[in-house]
Order: sequence, then C-alpha cells, then structure tokens
Amino acid sequence: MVGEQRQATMADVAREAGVSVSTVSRALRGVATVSPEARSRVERAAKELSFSLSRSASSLVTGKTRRVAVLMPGLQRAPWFLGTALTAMAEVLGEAELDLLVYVVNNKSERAAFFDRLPARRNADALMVISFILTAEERERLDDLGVPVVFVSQHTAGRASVYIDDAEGAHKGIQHLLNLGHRRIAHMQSAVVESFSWSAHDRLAGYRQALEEAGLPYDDALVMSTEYSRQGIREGVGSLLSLPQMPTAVFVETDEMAFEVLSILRSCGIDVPGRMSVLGFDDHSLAEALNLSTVAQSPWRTGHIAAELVSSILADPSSDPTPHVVLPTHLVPRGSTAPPPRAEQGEAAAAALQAPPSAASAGNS
Amino acid sequence: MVGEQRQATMADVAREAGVSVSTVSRALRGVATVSPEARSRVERAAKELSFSLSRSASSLVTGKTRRVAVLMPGLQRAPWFLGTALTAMAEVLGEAELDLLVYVVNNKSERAAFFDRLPARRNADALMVISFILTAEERERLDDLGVPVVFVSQHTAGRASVYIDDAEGAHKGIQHLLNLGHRRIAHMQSAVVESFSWSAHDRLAGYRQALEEAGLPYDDALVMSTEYSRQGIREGVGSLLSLPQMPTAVFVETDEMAFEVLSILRSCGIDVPGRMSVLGFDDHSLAEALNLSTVAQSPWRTGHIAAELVSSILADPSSDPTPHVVLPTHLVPRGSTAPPPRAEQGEAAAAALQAPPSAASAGNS
DNA sequence: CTGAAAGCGCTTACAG
DNA sequence: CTGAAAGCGCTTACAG
Repeated sequence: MVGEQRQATMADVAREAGVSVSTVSRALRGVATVSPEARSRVERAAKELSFSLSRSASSLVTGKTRRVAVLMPGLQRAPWFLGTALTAMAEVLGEAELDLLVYVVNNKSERAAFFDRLPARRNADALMVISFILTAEERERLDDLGVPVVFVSQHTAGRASVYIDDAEGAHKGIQHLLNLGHRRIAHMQSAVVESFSWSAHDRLAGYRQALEEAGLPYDDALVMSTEYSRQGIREGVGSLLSLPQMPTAVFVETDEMAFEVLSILRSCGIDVPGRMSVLGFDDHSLAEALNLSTVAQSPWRTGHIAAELVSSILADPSSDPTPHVVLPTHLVPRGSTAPPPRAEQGEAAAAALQAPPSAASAGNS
Repeated sequence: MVGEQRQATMADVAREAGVSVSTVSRALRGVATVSPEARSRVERAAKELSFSLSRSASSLVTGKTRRVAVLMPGLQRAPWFLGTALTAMAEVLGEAELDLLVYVVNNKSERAAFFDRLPARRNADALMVISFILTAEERERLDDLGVPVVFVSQHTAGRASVYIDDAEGAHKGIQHLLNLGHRRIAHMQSAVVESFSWSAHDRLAGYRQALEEAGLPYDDALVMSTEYSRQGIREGVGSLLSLPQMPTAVFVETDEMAFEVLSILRSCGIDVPGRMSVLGFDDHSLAEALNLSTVAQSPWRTGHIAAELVSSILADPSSDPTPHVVLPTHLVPRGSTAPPPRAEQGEAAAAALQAPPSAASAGNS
C-alpha cells in the first residue's frame, strides 16, 4: 500500500542525469550558472525519481531551516480569530516556500515547557507569538532565541509587532454609544486566564478614557470581569441586571462573548436594543447574522502582515527588524445598538426586571 | 536585542563537560549506558550553554524528523471545527515531543502545488489529511509518500481513518424531526467547493435514507445546494419559502450555516420553531447560545484520536497502520425544533408568507 | 561505560 | 559551466 522504497537522493538524480551532485544542487535551486541542457536533464531525472529535497540536509549546511514557528494559545479559545490569522499566515509563508510550525500552548505547564525547551530555537528561522501576555523572564528567553521574533496581536517596545490599537477601537465603540445618548454604559470582559491575553486591558482603558472625556464618572459596579464560559457570562449579565440603576448599554470585550450576552438577554426577555444596547468587538463572521454592532478588526490582515514581515526580515536581514504595524479598527453599527429607552433609565430597568419575560418583550403588560 | 551569538553545539557541550560528543548524545537522549556523573556533567553543561538539539542534524542520521504534517483547507471555512481539531492534535503531539507542521491549502492552485511538490515527503514522519475529497491521482501520490498517512474527517478503505458516520448522524437528526411529526423536511447543504468536503454527501445520504424508511418520497425541490455565503444561504432559504408547499423543518448541513438560516428566518418573521424547525449538525460552541438543535460531533476527540494514532504508528511500526476509528454522534435537542404547526402545512406556509413579518411573529394579525 | 570514526544528504568554496 | 572535496551537527556501530 504505502511505498516503503528508499527516497531518491541527489546522488540518485545525479547518476540518472549523468552529472555531478553539485550540478544537481545548483540546477534545482535555479542557480544561473548551469547549462540549459544540464538543467533539463536534471529536471527530468528529478521528476522521474520523484526526488524531493531533504530540508534537514540543506539546513545543516545553510543554517536555515526554511521554517517559521508560531506560538499560540489553544485555538478553542478564540477559534475564529486565531484560525483566520493562522490561515493567512500559512498562505503568505507558503508562497515564500516557508513551512509553518505550530506550537499550541493550552495551559501553564505546556507554556512552561515551551519556554524551557524553546523547541523553536534551532528548528525555525523565525517565531511569531500571538496573543500572549509574556512575563519578563519569558521575554528574555525569546530575546536570546537567536532568531527574529514577531509579536502578533500584542506589542512590546523595541520588538517587531503587528497589532490593533485596542484602546482606540474601544474608544470608538463607546463614543458610538455616547452619541446614541447612553450615559450608563457597562463593560464586560473575561477574567484573564493565566496571562493568555485578548487585549482585555487595553479595551478597558479605551472604555475608561471615552467615558472620562464625556465627563462621565467611572463606576466600578459597571465593569464586570467574568469567567470565559456561558455560566460565567450569565453571572455577569445577572450582576448588570441587578444593579440599583441598570445600564442601558453594555460593551463586551469580544463578539463571541457578546453572542452569549445577546442570547441570555433574549432568554430573560430584555429587548435588545430597546431596553439594552449590546456592542461587541471583532466583527466575527457571525456578527452580521446575529445583527451585532461591533468594532471590527481583521485577523486575516493581521496574519498576512505578520507573515509578510517575517518573510521580508528573512529575505533581507538589513530590513528593520523591529517595526510596529498598527492596523485599523472601525465601528460596524448594526441592530444591537440604538438610543436608550425614553423612560428614565432607572425606572426602565426596574420595569424590565419586574415584568415576566414574554410580556416585557411584547411590551403590552 | 536579539542574541546573534552562535548556537551551542554538542561539541561545545562535550568540551564544557569534559566528555566526548558520543557521550553527550547518549546522555541527552537518556540512553541507559551512561554513568550518572557523566550524565550530570553533560546536563549541567547543556543547561549552561542553553544547548538545544538541531533536529536537522539528527534527522539526517536517523531518517526521522520528529515532525508530523497536517494538510487542511483554509481554516476560515470551518474555523471552529478545524481550529479545535488542530489544537487537540497539537496537544497530543506535543506530549510525544513531535512538532506539528501545518499546510493550509486555500484553493485549487495551492492544492495542485501541494500534491505536486509534496513538501511533506521528506520533512515529516507522517501526514494527517483533514476534510478533503481526494482525486484518484491525489490518493496515489499520497500512497507513495513513503510515510504513514491518516485520514481525518474522511475515510478510505485500506487507509487509516478517523471520522464520524455522517450518514448515521444525519439519520438520527431526521428521525428526530420525523418523531416530532414533520413530514415535509428540507435539506440545505453547501455546494462543494473544489472538492473540499464537509461530509455533505454522506449527510445527504442519511437524510434520504431516513425519509425512505419512513415511507416518505424523496423530493428534489426540498434539497438545496447553496453557495457557502450569507447571500447564498439567503437564496436557499428563499427557495424553501417560495415552494408551493412549504416545508415545516429544515436540516442544515452545518451549524455555521444553520445560524445564518435562523437569522434569515427571524428577519423575515418566520417563527422558529413555531412555523419552521431548524436542525444543524456539529454542536458548534455557539449552538447552545443560539438554542439550536443539532447533531453533535467532537472535533476535539477527532483530533486527539488522529494524533494518538499517528504517534502510536510512529512509536510502534508493527501496530496496525490502517485502522478505521468511527466516532459517535448524538442528537442534542434544543429550542429550534418542535412539532410542526397544527394547521395543514400548506396553509401555514402560505400564511407565513402573506403576513407582515412582525405581525406574523406576534401571531395576532 | 566511553571514545574515535564513519556517514546521513546536502551546499559551498575552490579548481579547472 | 562543472566536479571533487570538505564540512554542517548529529547518531551509531565498533573497539576497547
């Protein structure tokens, strides 16, 4: 079934083509100084023998692996974002004939193992690190990795970074809610798990700043850090709904969390956006279907640009190894945001909580 | 910033530890025949010099790369499924100290390039292929790859395969709808794009068989092949809604498509499940939030088992290289499926189409 | 238990 | 334009 015959080597190709191994090597790499006839003989022989190059052998002499590693948190956490970025990276690297080595780190011990053994060290020409909050020691380890490192969806001074301005994006989103007339705006974010970051910190900062600029007080009670699970989010929503003065809008850290919020609000009869506006962040592929207003970013562009950065650094060592590329975000207003209810906010909130779900939704109690 | 000093080699470690390179190699691989003192001197020296092994060099002599390749369609197509499976694979392989090489193929030309060059050939010890419908030629190419191949989310006689019984899963789903009393059940699937498969074929087969067993005629008009896009799905739903006799339930090939269907039905005021039941397939992480009834499968288990299969084949060449592992599916009934409306189906459908959306939804016109 | 030597399959000066 | 030779950093018989 499976052909277990020995793989053809350059020596085999050389014999078949009647030239030396050196010539085979040069012809296959497209070096100019090879006669057309020798080249075509080599190509024919290579095809005939199904020759394929051993990168191990070439790596050994060139010192280059033609491989780029990417370190990322478990994809199940943010499959849409990470999956899309990864696909974009693979596309760009594939064009440059660079292979993509993926290291997924799911928990603390896997993380420790990665930074301890640093398997990327001699097995990749560059490393991309996505969405991690690194400790000082971890950053140091990366610094003497010996290969270029590009930070993606995160940034550090003096290191190549490709990211969005999360604070600014959040600021735009909050400004939208303010422009609609909202004054009590809540924020929900996931409690950061073992320093796997989704930019929670900067989005919160943007929220705070936008409120401040509008002259609104920052209210701790309006900011929830929930566990990243349906149950955690439900509890967060519960906290909002049980505040003495209910907010009229909530800005949620990610679309994936916002989908849960929408579902929970709907299930308890709080009309969105009639009683509560919901704003997400990401512009997830399902945001349109769920009519979720959100702040858009593009993981595709992020991955593309990070990979291009890597391949240009590898192709041209004289290029700037530490650029910062800041990608744009923009507001995508949809049906989940609208002006707050006419009634005094406090009263509206109280009403929503008293009335039975279906009646509250139909509004005819 | 970046330490560009030469990476330490075994020769450096040997010098530092005062032993030969052979001993370093043996000590580091944990070969038994090394004296405890030699071993500890080597370990200390290795740590001190931040030595890490060049896999290229060891590969060259052992013929093993300690790398497993996975070939998959662009993750943006089914990010949840593929991302989760990939994460599971990475976890299992990481434990076995195997690296994961990812080849993403987005379109026809990338696909041709992959099978032409077969970059995995000498650069991985095994290959996992996810969700592809392969042509005969492609399968042949894989057969003389020279390394074990495991098919994931797809299967072929005589080749190692890890998959679910899509037909059976679909059958269970349709049976659920039949049990609820539905008799006109539509099916929506995505038109297969360039032979990247999502098991569309087998799910359709399960649909047909369940209907047949129930003595219901197969009606071509109830089966839609739509483009995999919001617009395509909208057109598909439009076709269903404009049939002379509207179906009372629709079985959608994947949850991600079903989410769009739910959204479209809601936007045109067709109550789910009052007027139309919707059943998905996958049990996507958002299915619960959206209250979608579905047939569950586990990409996590799929990835886990595929990777375990690979690492056991690599660890023990005498193990069966062509097992078929069929993973279970099960129905997850939620709020999007219910008995069909009381009224005769045809009339109900007509009514739903005449009435203005909001009124139809409130049901009080 | 340890070391010297050969060799894995390439690339790269170096000669011609 | 081409080939013989050295060497990349390991592992593995083979001797001791």
